[in-house]
Amino acid sequence: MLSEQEIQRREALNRLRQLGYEPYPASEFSVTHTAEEILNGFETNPDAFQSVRLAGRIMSKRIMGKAAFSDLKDHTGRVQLYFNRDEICAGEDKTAYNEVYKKLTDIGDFLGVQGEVFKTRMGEISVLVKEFVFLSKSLRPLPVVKTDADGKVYDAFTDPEQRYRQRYVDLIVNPEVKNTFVTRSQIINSMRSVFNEKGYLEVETPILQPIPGGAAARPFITHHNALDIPLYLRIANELYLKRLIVGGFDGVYEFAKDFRNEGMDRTHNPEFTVMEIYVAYKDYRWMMGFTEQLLETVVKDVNKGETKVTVGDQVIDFKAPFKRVTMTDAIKEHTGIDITGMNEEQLRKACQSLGIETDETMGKAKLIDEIFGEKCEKNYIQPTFITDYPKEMSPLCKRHRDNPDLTERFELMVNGKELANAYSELNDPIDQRERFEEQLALSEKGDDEAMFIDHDFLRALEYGMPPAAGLGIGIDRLTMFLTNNSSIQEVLFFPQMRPEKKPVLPTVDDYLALGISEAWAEHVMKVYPTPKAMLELKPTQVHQTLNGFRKKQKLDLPALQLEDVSSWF
RNA sequence: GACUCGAUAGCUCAGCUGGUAGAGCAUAACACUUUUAAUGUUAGGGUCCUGGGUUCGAGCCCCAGUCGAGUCACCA
Repeated sequence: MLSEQEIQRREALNRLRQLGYEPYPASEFSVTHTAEEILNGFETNPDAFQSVRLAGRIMSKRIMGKAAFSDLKDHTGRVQLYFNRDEICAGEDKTAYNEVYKKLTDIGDFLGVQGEVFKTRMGEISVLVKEFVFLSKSLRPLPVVKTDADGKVYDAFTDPEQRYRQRYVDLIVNPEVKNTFVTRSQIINSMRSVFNEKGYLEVETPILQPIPGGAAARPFITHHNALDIPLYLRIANELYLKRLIVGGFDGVYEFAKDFRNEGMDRTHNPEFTVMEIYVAYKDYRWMMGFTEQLLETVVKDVNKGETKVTVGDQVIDFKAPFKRVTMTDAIKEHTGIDITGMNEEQLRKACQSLGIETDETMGKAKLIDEIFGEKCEKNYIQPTFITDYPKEMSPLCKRHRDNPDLTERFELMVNGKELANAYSELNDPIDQRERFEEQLALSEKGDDEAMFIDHDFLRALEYGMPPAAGLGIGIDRLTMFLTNNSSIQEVLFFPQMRPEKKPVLPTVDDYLALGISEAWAEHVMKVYPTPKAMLELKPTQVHQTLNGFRKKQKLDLPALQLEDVSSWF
């Protein structure tokens, strides 16, 4: 069902064609200026704007008799158009103004205009339109958001569901939304140029993987028909990037979409973007320095040279160097408990004393992780490196040079959340095999996120991988920080949503499908709004009701026979 | 998964004890030659998310469901 406004727009479309205006022309419309160029350049050099051509979407109309104003929005901003009847219609025929502009042009239509820039009595730089053409007619009304002189916004399009489901509408009417995505793109560009300057190589690795490795998470499963094998959407790309280090690259990085089949909320989307980088002959200490420099550079690039960023009610300073705290010290500081040397049983007790729920499937690593996640994580607002994680939590990470129970790992915590994760990569193939086997044991214990054993990865390590440092940064989270958004949905163009369910209204075809004649179908539909409503009744009753309807409405149709009606059931 | 809140016109939202469904913007018509949330007059526009129940009568009350938001849990 079309709404009244949609019908009117379709009628306007037909009328335009009647008048010889093509609403969807094929040819290019060449543009000489953007809205931004006009607004910025006119004051200093008015002569350069005697004749301009620009294109964009009509966002408002204000008509006053023979004169009218519209806002035209292009990719750079909005500029006001001034339509004057006698400027547009040189001769006697005033159709172009009176009908085409005033009646047939709607908010949302794309127009191309040619005209002259001037300043109105109110002092607004505007384009006096001499000619205009349709570039694309809009058939659905846009939400109209208005802003008054004080910057107060009226009738904002704010419903998150509609904004995410119809991001295109969100982008049209909520200009600040665009900035978030521009920043996101700048973040990635800035990182990429840091890496490229160092000579590291941007690479691509498989998204469809026979063994989903490199992280602890549940994967999505799919199936390859020709090979008749299951394939998994990657949960990480770590093992592939390390194979490339084995292959002899000095530094490789990838901006990777990963997929995890887990819950969704305002910080988790089933697909998300991670930047991972691996650099040969480095360790995690070098990587800490590299990470803080990288982030300081990125933040300055997108934040006008400033290192301070406002996130909610916090101000976070990304100026290097960042604080460094070992995980053991962090737990000691926030719980008073020293977990050094504790076994699984002792850790379980420690959890109980802290009021943390545990279960039998949890190994040492999970228990420690629980304590940290529950009691410590939220305290690190300013960028802080948490270092030296227990071995069991980090099956791909090299043992700590000073303590074999720990690993050379750090996570960067910002605003109480993990932003980055890095290791001195484990390159001892025998140790790596043992770690995988421990994971297998965990998996048998019921941990459905424990890692699979990737034999090809082990084979690669057996050929020899140089020592290397690896780093992963959550691009979505970083973007959330740098655009001051508290939900991941705001930094993804198209966040995952439950499918839209359209109420399925019965059509005439549904009635025809039952074998009802074409002549009768539309009338049956009036009596029984759904086929189901009819089929629940007895054929005899339906037969009588319909013939009664025929008589009452004086339908020029032969009366129904009971056999006809029965055949529908 | 638990709890709380929400779903009414194209958009943002009202809706009295349960008694003919409202406003602003948008739309249509008329007026108006520099407006800017343009203005003035008039008009049209609704399966009140879905399905049941209570009732003479449900947008409102009750039950179930769908979708969304928030909080928590889960999830590196």
